[in-house]
Amino acid sequence: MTAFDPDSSTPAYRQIAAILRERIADGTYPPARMLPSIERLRQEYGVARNTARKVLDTLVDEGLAYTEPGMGTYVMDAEHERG
Amino acid sequence: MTAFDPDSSTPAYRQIAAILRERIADGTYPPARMLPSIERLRQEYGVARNTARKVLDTLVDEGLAYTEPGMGTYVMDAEHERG
DNA sequence: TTTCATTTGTCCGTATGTATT
DNA sequence: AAATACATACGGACAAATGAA
Repeated sequence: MTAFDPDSSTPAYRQIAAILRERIADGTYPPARMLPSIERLRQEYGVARNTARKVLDTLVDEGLAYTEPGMGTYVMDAEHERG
Repeated sequence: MTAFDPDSSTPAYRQIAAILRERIADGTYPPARMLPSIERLRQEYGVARNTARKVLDTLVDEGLAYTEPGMGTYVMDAEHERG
């Protein structure tokens, strides 16, 4: 289990991304499940919008999630797999 | 030749990224050449630091460039090719 | 060693636009 | 129309890395 520590030398956005990555891997967030929104992450971890944003961007860049504008960011699934 | 138009519906960071992408492709910026710094892009296109930043991030994400912290962002070359 | 300038890294706050429900 | 959620962009601040003087 990974915990968030705002005083760690590891950047906040990487810590939070690691936590979500872990939950995707263990099935807490299964494929096609919507991940916490930017606003939700902001509230939960006390970070700025831009920081929460970067968390989701990171996961999308890694191919672990995809974004539907106006909808949310979801765990990657077979229907959205990218080549 | 692509020009930058701040009033275009195409986001500024994408327009500028397209310009740099073009210059990488045509050899204006050859492999291992340092790309314009964030500050340089800011001055040249009149955009905010974060916007200029996103331009370089985009090219790095695409594998067209790589960053050396404290040094600059360079055009991808054989020595830095990623698998 | 120290200092300085340059450049990237992270983070905050705010504003506005676009898309979907 | 309203609520939710992402997209873009501005501004500012401070830290860390590097290289040069």
